[in-house]
Amino acid sequence: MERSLPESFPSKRIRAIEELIQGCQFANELRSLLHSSSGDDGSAIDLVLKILSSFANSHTILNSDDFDVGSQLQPINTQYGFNSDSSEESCRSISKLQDRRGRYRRRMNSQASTKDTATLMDDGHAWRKYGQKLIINAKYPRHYYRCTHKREQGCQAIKYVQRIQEDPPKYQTTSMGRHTCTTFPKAPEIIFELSQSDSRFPLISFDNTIARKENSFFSTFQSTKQEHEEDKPTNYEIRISDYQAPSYDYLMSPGQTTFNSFAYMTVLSECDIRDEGCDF
DNA sequence: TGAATTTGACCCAC
DNA sequence: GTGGGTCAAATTCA
Repeated sequence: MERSLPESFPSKRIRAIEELIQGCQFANELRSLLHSSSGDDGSAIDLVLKILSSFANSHTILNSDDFDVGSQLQPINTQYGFNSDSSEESCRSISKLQDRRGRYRRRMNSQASTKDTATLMDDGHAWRKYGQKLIINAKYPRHYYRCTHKREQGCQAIKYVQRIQEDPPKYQTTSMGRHTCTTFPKAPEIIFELSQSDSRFPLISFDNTIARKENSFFSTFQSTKQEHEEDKPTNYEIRISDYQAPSYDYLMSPGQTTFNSFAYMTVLSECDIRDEGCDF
């Protein structure tokens, strides 16, 4: 049985809990990285577990005054656990505590990043649309997406996509929150062709079986649930022939006219692209 | 039939 | 009070 926060729960406290949740998720990410990289860095993993324990302690203290979470939270050392298997569950427990059905929390957009692109492009993650809204003084509606893995993995990543220009088409994508999910989807088949509209920019089509709906220019952008978690590639090296993802089109830079015939390519995550200043 | 999308209502920051 | 972000029931799709 889930508990929810009382109406009177102070918003600052809720924010503090949110921060704890995020920190908790980051620590879990770090733990996963440590596990996958060195494989035997016990002291570093111990440190991560201590961090997780601090989050748990802070959370309990925050709740101790006017909200009895004792019935839900067990004693710190057992509830949040000092073993690697239970730490992710610990974060989820905290998330559940502040997840409130029928009541949403508006995010601060201080960490939002906005990109204007000529095409709608895949960032490698699975998104689920949760809303659409007409915006004042905007010609086109804004589309709201959250990570498909929000529920099962508590991933907080969301993005808003809005067409801002008709001809040439221009889309504005605002991303908020980091992906804390561990799922990396497969890529689609790649069909390489010249763009009819501009031969200087070869068009790469990521084709698959997802039908494009008529009268919906966002249809090719909407992701469907990805269910290939167990065989996700490492180091983002993805075999093209195995790629299965929604259909997207990309434009290549002028001069880049052919693919290496090897059926491998390295795909940069959105973060990598941003870090390297690559601007689509 | 389960999952994704649509859409109207609700809620909150400004 | 208003605009925009989110929720969730209804609808659509595969």
